Amino acid sequence: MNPRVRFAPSPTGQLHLGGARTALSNFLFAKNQGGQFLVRIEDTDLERSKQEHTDQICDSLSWLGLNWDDELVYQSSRTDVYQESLALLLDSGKAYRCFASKKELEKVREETGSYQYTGIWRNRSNSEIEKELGKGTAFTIRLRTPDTDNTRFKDIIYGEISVSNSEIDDFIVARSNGSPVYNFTNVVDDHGMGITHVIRGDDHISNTPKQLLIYQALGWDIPEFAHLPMILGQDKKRLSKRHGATGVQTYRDEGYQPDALLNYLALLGWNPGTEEEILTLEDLVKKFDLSQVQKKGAVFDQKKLNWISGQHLSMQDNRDILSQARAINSEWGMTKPDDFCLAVAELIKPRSKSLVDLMGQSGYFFHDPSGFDERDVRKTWKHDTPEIIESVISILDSISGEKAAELETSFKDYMEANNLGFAKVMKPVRLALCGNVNGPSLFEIMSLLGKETTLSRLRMALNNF
RNA sequence: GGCCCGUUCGUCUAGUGGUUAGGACUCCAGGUUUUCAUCCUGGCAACAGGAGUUCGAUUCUCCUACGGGCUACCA
Repeated sequence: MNPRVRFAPSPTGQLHLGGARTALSNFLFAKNQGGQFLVRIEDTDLERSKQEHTDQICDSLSWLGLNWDDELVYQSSRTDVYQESLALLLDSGKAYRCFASKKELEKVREETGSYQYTGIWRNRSNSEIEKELGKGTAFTIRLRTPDTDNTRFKDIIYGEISVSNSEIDDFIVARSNGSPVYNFTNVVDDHGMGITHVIRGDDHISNTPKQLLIYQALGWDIPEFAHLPMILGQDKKRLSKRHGATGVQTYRDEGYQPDALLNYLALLGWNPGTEEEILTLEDLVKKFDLSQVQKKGAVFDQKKLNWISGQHLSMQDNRDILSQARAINSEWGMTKPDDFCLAVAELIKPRSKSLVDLMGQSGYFFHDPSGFDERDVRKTWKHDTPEIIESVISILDSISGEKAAELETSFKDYMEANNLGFAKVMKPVRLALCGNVNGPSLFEIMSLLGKETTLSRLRMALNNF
């Protein structure tokens, strides 16, 4: 049987890293097993659910390359199905109406000092129920849960988990306004969608026994479960807005790309069993194994993400880099031909952590430097520098070619002949050309910039300093 | 409070009843480089604590501590 899994976000915000990791695990498992990956929008909380969030989540998933099979399933469109199942439970006596008001329940809680429902309406006579129904009293529907034995399941990641049924009270499956609650819709939909493996965050471990009881009450087959550990912030608490950037969208805007982000996320709590760390989505699909996932939460480490991102970027095709960079900033490099931009990408990518980083480092290729740092100027522009720059200008003037290797030869000849150190010459040249004192090979830069621009910037520096 | 779960370098992790407890990121040092980054080499750094089982436990069991999650007419 081919597995069917689902990612079930609630559209109350953009897709965050934790959600992305859950989606990724589902995707990897499905594709690894030749199964299907579905997406269900859990929008039963009308207050907080917004279509724009759904759109944003789907955008993020698509951008990541986590494409889902079949149509999106919206819980809000399945109210009939829930009502049917609810009726089934009521008819079979597996669930019952509870007419206790919130106030009443609060009082009981205070008296017993426990949150557990005491079963006030568990065993009422038909006439009592009819009477309340006749009065039009609002009621919730509660599952009639067993008092004895344990409810247990074997989690693919955590192994055997068991909870005493005495710990589980007759919990609500439908609110007094008739709407079903999460634990219920979740089960009904997973069953209805033919989900074989429920892969979700471990914050749902405690919900699972309740859901198991619902499956049993409805007489349905129980899927397998795999609970993924949480992604944590530096403080070891579950990653949240408090920790800063947590949205996939933000990472996209900052120039991180899908393969890098996915690679890092996959490595949070899992490893391929080898010492390889740089993996494409395709690699991940091939190697992913749920049962090897770590049980403990993993702290999100921006530094390692940066490293992984840099590794991916270094290996990335320049054309791809150019188009991805323009997806972030459509203006980038538009003043120059594409070939020029590709050469820039080639030069800058090994020293970049993200596309934004790459674009930020490449400014001087596209426009003359401005706003020279006072300290850099003081440190590199000495009293005899103008003389050197004059010589450099005349050398460049006399050379016909613009190849980096030729330039290098000419410079070296000049420096040797005049007994000048490399730094003595190159540092001010770099300052004049780039506006700062570090970057890739100057010969490559001069070659790319071309003689005209190079000379004009050198002359400009001569006038300015 | 109750219940469930977890605990190997700062972080992500590998690993075994007997290992010099391995790798990666970060950090530090050296090398390469005109510079910075990359890259290469080297270094710092961990089995939460206590019992028990055992000839021997980081590894198995229990307890404690710490951390996390759930405990809603949220999802």
